[in-house]
Amino acid sequence: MAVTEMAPEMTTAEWELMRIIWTKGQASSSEVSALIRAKKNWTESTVKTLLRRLVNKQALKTVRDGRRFIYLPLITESHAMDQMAEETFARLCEMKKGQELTKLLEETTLSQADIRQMQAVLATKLASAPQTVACNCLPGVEHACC
Amino acid sequence: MAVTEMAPEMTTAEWELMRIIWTKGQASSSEVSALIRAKKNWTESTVKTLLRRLVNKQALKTVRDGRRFIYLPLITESHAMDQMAEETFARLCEMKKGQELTKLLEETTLSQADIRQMQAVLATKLASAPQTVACNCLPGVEHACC
DNA sequence: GTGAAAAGATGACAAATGTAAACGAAAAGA
DNA sequence: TCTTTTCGTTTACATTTGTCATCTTTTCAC
Repeated sequence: MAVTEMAPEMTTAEWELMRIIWTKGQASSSEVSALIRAKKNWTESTVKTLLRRLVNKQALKTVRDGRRFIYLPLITESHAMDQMAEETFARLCEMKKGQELTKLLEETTLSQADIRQMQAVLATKLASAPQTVACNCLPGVEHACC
Repeated sequence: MAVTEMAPEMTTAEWELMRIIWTKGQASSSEVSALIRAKKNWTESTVKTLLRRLVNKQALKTVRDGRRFIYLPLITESHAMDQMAEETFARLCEMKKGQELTKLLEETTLSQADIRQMQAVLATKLASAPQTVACNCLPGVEHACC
C-alpha cells in the first residue's frame, strides 16, 4: 500500500464545521456559527474553539479580513472522506468487508448515475475476483474463522 | 429511520480485542493478551484495562472460570460493524455517499460471491433510484452545493 | 506450607474531545 | 468620544482513550 497523504484526523464535532466550510469554500467564524446553529446548539465559543483546533491540525488555514478571520480548507472534502472511510474499513475483518459494503449499498440512497458507475466497477472486478477472501481476525493466524 | 439498537461505541483499541473474542467466541484475558501480542505491543495490564472497559460498556460479559474470567461478546460482530459503518456514513454529505461507496468498492478485495450479491442489489435499486441525490451540507439549506 | 506464578482490582497520567465562560481589543453606532 | 457589539485569545473542566504500574489474591509446584 502506498503511504497515504495523511489528512489530520477530525472528530465528529470538527467534521460538522468542515462540511460547512467545504461547501461554502470559505467562511468566517460567525458565518459558521450561524449555519451550525440550525443543527447544533453550540455557542460561538464552542465554534471558535473547534475552528482553532482545526487550524492547529492543519485542516484549515486563515486569512485576515480586517478584524476577523476567514477560514479556508487545507484538505479537500473528498480526501477527508476517503480517509475516514478507509479508517473505518481498516478495522473490519477482510472477509467481512464485502458483506458490510453490500449492506451499505442497500441502505444508502444512490442516484442512477452512482449505480451505473458501481455496476461498471463491479463488472470489471468480477473478472479477477478471488473465489473467497480469508478472515484475518486473529493476528498471525491464517483463516481464523470459518 | 428506526431507532437503532445502540451498541456501545468502541474505540479502535477496544475493537481489536473484540475481533479476537468474536472470532474465538470467548476468551480469557491471557488468551486475548497472547493473541493480540502478534499485532500490538500491549502489556497484559493494558489488555485487562481494555477488557474491563468493554465490560463496563456492556460490549462483553464475563463468566467466572475458577480464578479467572472468560469474556463473551454481548453484541455481535455484524451488529457492531453495521453500526460503525452507519456512523461513518452519517457524517458524509448525502450527495457524496455514492461516490465514496464506489471508491470503497474499487479498493476492497471482494469475493465473486460478494460481487454477485452486490450486482443483484444494485440491479434492484436501479429501478427506483432517483435521478440525483441532493447535498445536505449546510444545515437547513436545501441543495447547498452544486 | 511456602514461595513463585497468574489473575483480577485499583490507581495513574497525559492527550484528545466536547463544551464553554471570561477577558481584551477593535469597530461601529449613538 | 463613549458605549455597545463583535471578534479573537485565554483559560477551564469533565470525559474518554491509550497505556501502564502496583497491589492483592489465588493457585500450583516443591
